[in-house]
Amino acid sequence: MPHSNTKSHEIADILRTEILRQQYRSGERMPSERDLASRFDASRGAVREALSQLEQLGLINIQPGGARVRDIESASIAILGPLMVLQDTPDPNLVDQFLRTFGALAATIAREALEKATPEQLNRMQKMVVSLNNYNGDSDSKHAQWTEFFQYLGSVADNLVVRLISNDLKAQFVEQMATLDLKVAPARKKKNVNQVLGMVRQGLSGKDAELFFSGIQLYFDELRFSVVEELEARLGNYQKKQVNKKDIK
Amino acid sequence: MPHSNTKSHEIADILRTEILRQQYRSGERMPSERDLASRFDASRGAVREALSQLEQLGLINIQPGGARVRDIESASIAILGPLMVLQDTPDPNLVDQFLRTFGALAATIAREALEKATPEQLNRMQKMVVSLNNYNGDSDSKHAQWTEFFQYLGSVADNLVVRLISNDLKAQFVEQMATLDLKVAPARKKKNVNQVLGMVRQGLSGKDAELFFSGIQLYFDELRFSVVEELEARLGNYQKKQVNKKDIK
DNA sequence: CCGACCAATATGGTCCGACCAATATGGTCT
DNA sequence: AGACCATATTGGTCGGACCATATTGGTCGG
Repeated sequence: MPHSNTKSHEIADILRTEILRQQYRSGERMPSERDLASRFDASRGAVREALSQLEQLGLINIQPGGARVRDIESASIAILGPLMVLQDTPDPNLVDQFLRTFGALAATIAREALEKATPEQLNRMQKMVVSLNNYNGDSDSKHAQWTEFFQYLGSVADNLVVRLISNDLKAQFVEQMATLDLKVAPARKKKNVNQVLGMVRQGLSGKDAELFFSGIQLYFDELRFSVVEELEARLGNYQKKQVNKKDIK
Repeated sequence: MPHSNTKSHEIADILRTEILRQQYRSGERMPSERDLASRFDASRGAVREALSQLEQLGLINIQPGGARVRDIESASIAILGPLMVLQDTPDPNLVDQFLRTFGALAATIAREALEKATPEQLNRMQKMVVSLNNYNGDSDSKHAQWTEFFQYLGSVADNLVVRLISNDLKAQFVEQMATLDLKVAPARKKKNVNQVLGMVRQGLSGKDAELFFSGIQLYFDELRFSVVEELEARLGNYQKKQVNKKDIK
């Protein structure tokens, strides 16, 4: 829980949500610190700390004369979590992009892990995959096993960059995913699951990094398809919110 | 550019660097706000704003009783830029991880772009690749062409998640890469470059997302090999002159 | 009517001093 | 040695104040 119960964080949370909801036009000035202090019944110091956090998120530019709202596209990833939980049902398009990205990172980690793995580590990976192959438990435990597998791959690969990215990505999102969409995953065709497991197993046994890589990638593709499908069904409409912003900076 | 000349930002910069240099042991308390204010000849308010930024970066935990330094592994990606420029020559291992990650994201973008591309966009991509194939200019213009190509792919894919990540990754790093290591890229064997271009071209013409994907991936693998090789060579030379540099780990 | 110039105002940046609640510290007691 | 407690320390917040700069709005001259 990022909530620290401090007033400045509460103010930052509220303002962040308002900005993400586009309640302030991009480029326009935000209310002055004194006005905000008055609105939240707080001191200027507390408001300034809140604005300082928003600036760190890349949401606003603070300058003498007024703080201006930046384009969301130029913000930091740290806003992704809050952005996902704006609505009760996340935007399928955003979830699609998220899972593409997360899958790509996971596959990279897998490749790197396979390259660096010692024989002992390789052995443990294979055991974990075998455990995944056994259709023993419910979907929850299955998901837990996969998570454990990925965590182990991450520890073997030891890629700081991906770890840092994951810190921001997983934060508020994966949990929500777990509570919302886990039920969807097992609904996928068993054939595809077996294909994934086969590629992963063969990739491991043969130390074929490319095959292993493709297997993990396929896993996330399958997950992505099912999750997005389910989300769109929940939203009930086939509206594809294509935000037509085609600007090259 | 990110420098705002404000005192709180200066303080934050200094403290951030000190934390990244491990001058404060993880888990230990930082100096009190009053002490820091005294040290920087600033007010508590300015120091608090600085600490608030560091907290947003995931570098410290602020609690009544004292602010504690967190483990760097649990920080935000936003520290990657500052982390790379700590030494004049970046850590090759970190650069390797960075290029792995960046390449994975670029390849994903490429795949997504190819999936979503309209015939016109596809046509333009092919033209850009043809332009890349012509060995007309120096390495700088070559790099600029590749950058332009990736930017276009990004605009076609329109993946907000990757865009946000790139904001944090590119920030202070790519520039440094460009100034430091660009000369390395063309030194790679021409055969590999041709192979990359061939895969990209065929992937585009045949709308083969996997081939296109692999081509981009290969491009970054080649780039990674050459850059890391060069960096390690430089470090080898550098260590001959300065021996008093003792790093952690 | 319009543009350039200028003064009044608003805003952020910083500082000081103060108070409170939560935490950490160090000593005491068992 | 461990549990317990009083005190000092620390962060969280407040209010007021001053400065330099940016914005605003009006004035003046063309």
